[in-house]
Amino acid sequence: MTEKTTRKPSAARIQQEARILRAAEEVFAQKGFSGTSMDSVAEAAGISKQNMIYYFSSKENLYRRVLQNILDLWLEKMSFIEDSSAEPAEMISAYIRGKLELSRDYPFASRVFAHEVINGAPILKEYLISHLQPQFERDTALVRRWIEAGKIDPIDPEHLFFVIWAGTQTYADFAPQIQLLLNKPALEQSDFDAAASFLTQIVLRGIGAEH
Amino acid sequence: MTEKTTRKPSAARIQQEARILRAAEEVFAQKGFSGTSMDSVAEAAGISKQNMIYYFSSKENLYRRVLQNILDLWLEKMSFIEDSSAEPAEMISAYIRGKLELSRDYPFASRVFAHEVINGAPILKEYLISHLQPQFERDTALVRRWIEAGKIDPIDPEHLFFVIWAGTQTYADFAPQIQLLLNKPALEQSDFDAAASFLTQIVLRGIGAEH
DNA sequence: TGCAAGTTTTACCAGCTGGTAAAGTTTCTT
DNA sequence: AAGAAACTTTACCAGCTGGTAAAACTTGCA
Repeated sequence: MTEKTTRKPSAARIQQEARILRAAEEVFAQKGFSGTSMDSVAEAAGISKQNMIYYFSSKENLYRRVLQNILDLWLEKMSFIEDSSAEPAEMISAYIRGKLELSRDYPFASRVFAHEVINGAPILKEYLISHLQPQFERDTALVRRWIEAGKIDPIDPEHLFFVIWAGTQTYADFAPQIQLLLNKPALEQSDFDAAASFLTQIVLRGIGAEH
Repeated sequence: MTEKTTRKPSAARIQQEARILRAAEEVFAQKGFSGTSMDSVAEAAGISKQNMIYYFSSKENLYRRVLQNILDLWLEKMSFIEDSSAEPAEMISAYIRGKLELSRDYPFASRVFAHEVINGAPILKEYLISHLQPQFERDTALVRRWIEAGKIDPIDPEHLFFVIWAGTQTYADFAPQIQLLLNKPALEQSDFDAAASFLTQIVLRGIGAEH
């Protein structure tokens, strides 16, 4: 039974698509959706615009794929649950460290996401509802169990996550401002380490999770 | 001695300019600089594009003015110093409350600023260096004095501000995501109150500033 | 080898972009 | 009332936008 609609994509095609997606992520991160032209993405990928359109038939199509890659990556790496037997302190510090590593290693992805959400998440909305929301509810439920078990103080689980997200994402999204105020041409590993230890300390002490 | 270059701007002109600036702020917040067309701003302001160009001769011009208004407002309201005799706990909680009020009352301004910084602050850079940086250095210096006086634990003053900024700004910039996860059509006063008390508690306990 | 599928290039376009030029209209001042 | 200054409208445009159509080239495989 040979398939007609869906052929196996060749290795070359996969490689070319990945190349385009990487370029698109960078340009979208810097200019947002409306500010990004197909031409500029193609140039960044080193191919002609028309050839790129062969791989991604429309701009919105391309943008969707970029967003989906980002969210897949994040949700995969940011599962709070997994080892739910671990103690709050180590789980939270691992979570913070993990999110900061994402900001460090995928700053473009973070900015594309930021652009999208600031603009009201017109395209991401469905995906957020179907994928992020359930995970968020599992994670906040776990935090509530911690509270009931007396492992941490009675705090608002939702806002706990909002602050952790904001405090980690800022090192990707607002990097230009932070660099400027730290008088550095770029954020270094030591800055991420300082951010991680500061944030972890603040949060753990703030919710009474130390010791 | 009558002036030729600078005439007194009429009340009508000031009003019209303000009207345009308000509209521009909203559109820039939603679409970013490149994604915003002069036409769409004019439409939002209820006048013709050509007439708007009479008041703001170019798009960049208009954008600069919007940014400047925002920064002026923020720096004016966000001086950490002023009453430097106050105790750390009350100063920090007032600061957090003030910044959250800005997020609540001027969400568009916050988003325009976010767009600009994410894009590398190409236009804001000079202004940040000349206005934000000095204030930042005064504020971090004050925090260092608190540490030396034993009023708070020895923490990293820079990262303290980064976290406070991120944790307050997120309620403007990422409002769509937060609304979605809270299952609310819009953020209410109670949400800002919850955010304020959570953030304040976390930060004050985190740096040992309570009591 | 042949030839079909996959890929790249060339040519093109309608619509929107920021901006100019200038004519027309209203408002202010004397 | 009249003239000037301030304001608004009409007409226009060159360049860029996302996207289409199709010709030309390359590759994998019978």
